Amino acid sequence: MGNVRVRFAPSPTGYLHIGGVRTALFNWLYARHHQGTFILRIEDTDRSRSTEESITAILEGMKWLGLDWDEAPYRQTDRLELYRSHSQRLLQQGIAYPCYCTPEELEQRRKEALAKALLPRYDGRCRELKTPPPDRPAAIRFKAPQVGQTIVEDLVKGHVVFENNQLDDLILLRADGLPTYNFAVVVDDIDMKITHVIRGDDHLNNTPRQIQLYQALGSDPPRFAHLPMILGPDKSRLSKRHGATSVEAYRQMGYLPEAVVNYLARLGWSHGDQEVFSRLELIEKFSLEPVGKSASIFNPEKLLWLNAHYIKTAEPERLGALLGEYLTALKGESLGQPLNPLKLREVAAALKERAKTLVEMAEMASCYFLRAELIEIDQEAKEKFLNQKTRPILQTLHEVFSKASSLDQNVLEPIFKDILIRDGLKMNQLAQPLRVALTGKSYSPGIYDVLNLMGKQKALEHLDRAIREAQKPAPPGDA
RNA sequence: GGUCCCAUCGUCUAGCCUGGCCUAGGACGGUGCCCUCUCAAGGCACAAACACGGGUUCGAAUCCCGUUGGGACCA
Repeated sequence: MGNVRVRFAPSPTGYLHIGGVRTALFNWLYARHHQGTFILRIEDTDRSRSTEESITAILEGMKWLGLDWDEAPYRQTDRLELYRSHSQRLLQQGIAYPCYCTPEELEQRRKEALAKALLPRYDGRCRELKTPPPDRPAAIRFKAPQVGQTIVEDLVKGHVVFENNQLDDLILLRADGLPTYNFAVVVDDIDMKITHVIRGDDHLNNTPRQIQLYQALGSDPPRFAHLPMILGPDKSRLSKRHGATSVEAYRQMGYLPEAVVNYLARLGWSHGDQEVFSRLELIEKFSLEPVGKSASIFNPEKLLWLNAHYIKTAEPERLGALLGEYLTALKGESLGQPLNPLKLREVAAALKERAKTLVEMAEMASCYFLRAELIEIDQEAKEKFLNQKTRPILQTLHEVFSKASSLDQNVLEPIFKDILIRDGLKMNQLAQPLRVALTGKSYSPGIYDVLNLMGKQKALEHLDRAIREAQKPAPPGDA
């Protein structure tokens, strides 16, 4: 049962895509569940589209998500000799043949076939070439079986039958010496002793050709598992126009890696009614049998819910450190002195119930760290709670606070009570103006928590400013 | 166009293989109520689906055929 070897094989032609991460995750979980080996292989033979930045982005994304690999990333461009020697071998065995048709000729014939409404397949004209070869470089083409069937026994899709007469002779090695996708994949998977190929079902149609290549190369094919695609809300393949699709974007928006992992694991896979899984639980419970066959639509709101859940339950130390990072990213220059880790932790603990992302948390946290003048006051909140009517309350509070020994709840509670009775106010008539004065927003943690976190000096500073704002007449015109 | 795949609430899904326990369960989102110094969180409740048509069967979401719709690959 051991010896499971799986791989994730991205093309480095862009950032690490959410769909790619799901494939990577399922491979990783399968490997970890079976105590197998997870291999990362960079499929960079398309040199015009592959970039180093993209490779870096992929590796960084994998690390952030905790999808660690067991064998150093392989790169196909380091392995060209291997593809060459295998194709030569097939050539010598008569399983492949040189093809002298140029890409232009092939394109021309394809167009003609399309025009006559015929299948745009290779016509096999170089298969039994008798005339001496033209004086130009040859591609190497596979002599595919023309009768019978090739059957894929897929772990997800089941028994899938392909008629061999539908499959034409595919190119193994181009005239420039670079392997084609299908050939390189098979050579690598054989060489790396891959036991299970877990990939998107957009590759299901490639699979019969690949199985034929395994047979030609004298190897048993691995088990295949084709995962359904992830679609956008319009049911087309998830892409940039549907919004953020790179892991890096989610990181920047303040998502936790475990939320992304949990969300993606539940997309196409399930374990009864369970929604929340720790990393260890996923490893323990993951298997291919419950993987569904149908495509799923990416639902950002559920991901957001999971993110909120993981923020709520995160370790305070970690949350404080993360809050520091996002605060710095957001307000860097205005922060002044270095952030106090202890205070970050306390603020994070107070905000974790209501921040759905770390960016939201950083925004809500800024009033505890920045100078009062730098805090933007929500316009609507200001009109409602910082005006001529509420100004006396704010002034009373300013007076009271400056005389108070501390702003702890047990000190403040009786004082607030007296004010409420004396002025005939309800708690929210006191708390709301104060809240807006302190945080610039009409929502925040409990008012005693805010005061406690902010401290006397900063609270007075915010109140000063709020009183000044409350004196200003409402801006004319638009409202 | 050809080939292949897929089809349960708006969305993710359980159930389907091994028909009856399904007046179809859970979750996100939505709505309402409770809690409450605000917003959240939390608690409770409600609305919401077996694509359609034929079979098979005493009985079908579950098995079979077809239709429709969607997707992927060939590009």
